[in-house]
Parts: sequence; structure tokens; C-alpha cells
Amino acid sequence: MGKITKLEDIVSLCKRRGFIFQSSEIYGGLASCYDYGPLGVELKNNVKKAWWKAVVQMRDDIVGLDCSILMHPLVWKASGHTDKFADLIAECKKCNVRTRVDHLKERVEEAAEEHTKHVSIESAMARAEDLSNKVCPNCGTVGKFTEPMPFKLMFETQMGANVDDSMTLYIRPETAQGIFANFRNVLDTTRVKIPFGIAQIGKSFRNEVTTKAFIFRTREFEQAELEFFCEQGTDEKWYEHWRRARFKWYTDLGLKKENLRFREHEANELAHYAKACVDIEYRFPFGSGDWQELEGIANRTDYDLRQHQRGMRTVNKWYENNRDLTNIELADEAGDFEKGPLSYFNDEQKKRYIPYVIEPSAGIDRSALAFLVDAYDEEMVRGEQRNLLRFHTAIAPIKVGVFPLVKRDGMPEIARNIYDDLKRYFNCFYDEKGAVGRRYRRQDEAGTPFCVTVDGQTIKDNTVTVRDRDSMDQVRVSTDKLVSHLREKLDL
RNA sequence: GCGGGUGUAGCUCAGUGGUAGAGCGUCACGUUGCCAACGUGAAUGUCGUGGGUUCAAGUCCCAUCACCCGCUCCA
Repeated sequence: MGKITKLEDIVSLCKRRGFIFQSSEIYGGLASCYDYGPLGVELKNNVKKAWWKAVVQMRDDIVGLDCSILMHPLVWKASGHTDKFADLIAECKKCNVRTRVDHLKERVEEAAEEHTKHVSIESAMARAEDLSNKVCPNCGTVGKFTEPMPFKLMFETQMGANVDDSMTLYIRPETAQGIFANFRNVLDTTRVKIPFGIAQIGKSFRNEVTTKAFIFRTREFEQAELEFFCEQGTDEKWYEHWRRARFKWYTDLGLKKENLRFREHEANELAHYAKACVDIEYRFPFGSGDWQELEGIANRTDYDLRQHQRGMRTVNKWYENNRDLTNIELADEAGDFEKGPLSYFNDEQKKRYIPYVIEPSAGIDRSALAFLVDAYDEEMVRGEQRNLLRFHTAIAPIKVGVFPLVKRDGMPEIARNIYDDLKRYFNCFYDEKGAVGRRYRRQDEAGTPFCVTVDGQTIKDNTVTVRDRDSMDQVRVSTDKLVSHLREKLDL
């Protein structure tokens, strides 16, 4: 690992090389929002492609999906997000530290209420009215709190141009619910059989209480989520399967093993729907909170599908309430919920049931940054420092650089032809400016795995040199074998 | 949201209330036959933003925005 020891170094590298810019920078920036530059968008797209290939393309038991970001409001009522995706926070007037109200403890030492849960704002408000005996966990002051402030973690927006006739919608805080909402459609149209999965990549939005830390926790972010449906009883086996498979995905794409680890969730930090959850964390090379979550793998049980069956039974009530979610209670679960509309029928066993779900949920932005940081390297070559990004070939934004050795004797024309040919297969970059060594180094900094150079010998025997980024070694390859040579090397 | 810090060229950073700077990078021309060579030249600045004090503000004051560190938070 090179000299990246601070987050600022990463921010600087990302800016300098055109990977990531601050959003709206010319207007002074917008907190927590970032843009991907020319190299960054290639990197990010490659990360998404690699995920899709491993999770969808290479598997017979998983299909893809791309859902709209705006969904029916009842989706979020049923999923629990409208109630439970809101925290009530009070601030200690003495030390100004904010704490979730449900985390506050009585002054009298009570049986420690370890199992904290998100609850609806209404009930939390009712329960939290009296903070006079609560202790600030930071400074120990008793009963000096501000009024509890509700935090809405979902973005809201209006649908409908006519102001009088518009409806408040939520911008999805996770892609998962779109998958659950389409469970029936996929069953009916694709001949999948349990166990099977549905995968989706897309943007999600959360009003985090605090953001900070570059792109690790942004309010707009991209997720790659798989909902893998299986029969209850097999869920633990599949949970183990996906833990291993997802960890391997990161190492297969070049992340160093010593920078990756699992972190099991304790029982008291599990989400309201989860039976088990583990994070895959990456050790970013800076600061104190260096291990950061890249992906969480959760056993969501049959919670979501059962909840949506309740949601479907609530539609009329919602409509009668003028399409207003407030003061609406989710309909009770049917007695025979296992035979409901989101159930699965196993034709061999003649058995109908609501499947369990294993959910690997990866942060694309975080992963892209981990790949970037992990690939960064500095080394001394003949007394000069060489900066390079040792990207896995699948991740590298540019696959091949194409150069004429010098800008004469017909070399640029030949190199151009080769470039025009290669770019049909790979993302290539043509460069004829300045000394060739400089061009090599520039591609090293962008992480380009191979550079093809046309030289004097090319004119005589139609061979070119192919230079390897990591070793800087060169081999001569006949131009008519160049595409197949690079394809093999790049595994494309 | 609290405390601390930062904000000047694409990047890293100098800059004493009085002409806006360096290194690296970028571009052009020449040279250059394989790893950041050299020469000549050039471009690039709302000094984060807005107000105030002053004859004069990058510099002093106020507000604000953004980022970093710590706390806090985090399905």
C-alpha cells in the first residue's frame, strides 16, 4: 500500500484522476452528494457488471429485475419503513449530544434494556414524553433534554403536476421492496422454482442523520441487492452459501484478503425483520473507524412477503382514507396467510408456503471505492516513483492503451487502425503525445492493464509489443493475433 | 447537531492590510526508437460564497456553504 493514509488522500486521488467529484462543486457543493468522473463511471459500471455477471449471468437460479424508484406508498407502510424508518432523537442541553430516545436509560439502574427496537413515531412519542428521569449517556446529566425530534429517514416527493391533486410518495430507501412487490410477477412469468433469487441494481435514498466520510454514507447511493427465496429450514444453509459466495466475489476481483473481514451482528442490533445478519467489511487505510461495511447479508425470514400480503389487504382502507397513509393501520394477517397471493406452490410436494429470504445487499459506491483504494500502489523504478492502480482486469476503467512509439514513419496511422479495431472489443485509449515512457506511466495511474505499442518492427513484420502494467514486461504479438491475445489476457 | 481544523491554479501548498505565486500536472512547437528525458512557449484564479471595516482585504470582522478529524448516529 502506498501513501494513502488519510481520507483526504483518497479524495485528492479521486479528484486528480477524474474518478469522483463533489456534486455541484461550482456552486459550493451539496452536502453528501458526489459525481463520478470519466474514469469513475467506467470503474463503477465495471463493478456493477462484475456483480451482475457473478450473481445473475453465471447462475441458473437467479433472474434480474429493474424496478421504478417510486412505488405505491403502501409498499413502505407494509415493509415497516414509514413507521420504523423514523427515529426519535433528543439532545442533551448540557453537552449537546444527541441520542436516540429509545436508547436512553433511567437514572435508576434498571435491567438493562439491551434489545432496542425501532418503533413507530406515535408510540415512541407517547412513551418518550417523560424524559425527566433519563440519563445522558455522554455527560451523565439527568433530565436536561430537548423535546424529542422525529427524524424522517425517507425522502418524500409529490406525484402529479396539479398541486391540488398530487400525492405524497416516498423515494425508495432500498431496492429490496421492488423485488418483493414483483415476486408474484416473476413466479408467473419465468418458470423459476424455489430455491431461486431475484437481483437488482439501483439507486436508493436515505436521509441519514449524519453523513460525512466522503462516499461511505451518502444520502443518495447505489445498491446491488439479491433476494434469494428458499424454503424455511433451508434458510441457514443458504445464508452460509451466500456469506461465502459474496466474500469470495471481492477477493476474486482483487481485494486483498487481509483487508476484508466478516462482522457478525449481535442479537440486539438485528433489524426488525432479520433472523441473522453479517457484514462484509473492508479496512480502509485511514482514520480510526477504518473497518467499513461494504455489504450486509441478512436472513430476512418470511417477514417481507407476509407484510406485503397484509399491505394488499389494506388498499381499500387506504383509498377510503383519501389515499393518506397517516392514521392507517395495516390490515391483520389472514389466518391462512401461507396460502396467500405471495405464497409459493411446490408442485412435487403439493405444498404451499411463504418462502424465507436470504438477502446479500452490497453498496456499489463503497465497493468501487474499496477497489480503487486497494489497487493503489507506489513503487520505485530506476530512482523514479511509479504510481499505479493494480486493478483487476474486469474492474479497470480502460483495458488497453494504444501508442505509436514515435509520431512518424507511418506509426501513428498503423496504431490508429489497431485502436479502431480493438475498441470494438475493449475500452481503449489512443495516445501519441510525448515520450512513450510517459504514456506508459499515465496509463499506470489510470490502472490500464495493457499497452500496445507500434514500433519500427511493426512495419516489417506486423508485430507489436504488449506491455504489462504490473511487471512492465513486454511481449511481441502478431497484429492478427492481437485481439485473441488480449481477450485471453483480459478474460473478456 | 456539538467540539476542533481546513478552504488561494486540475493536484500539493506558499503568500507581513498595498501588483496573485511556486512545484507537479495540462496544452502547443521542436527534439525524442521502449518506461514520468530535454528545450522553448502558453493557458488556467468569482483567493469557497455573501456582507462589513478600510483610501486599500486572499490577509481584519460577521454570516453562510462545503470538506476533514473527533463525538454522535448508522437495518
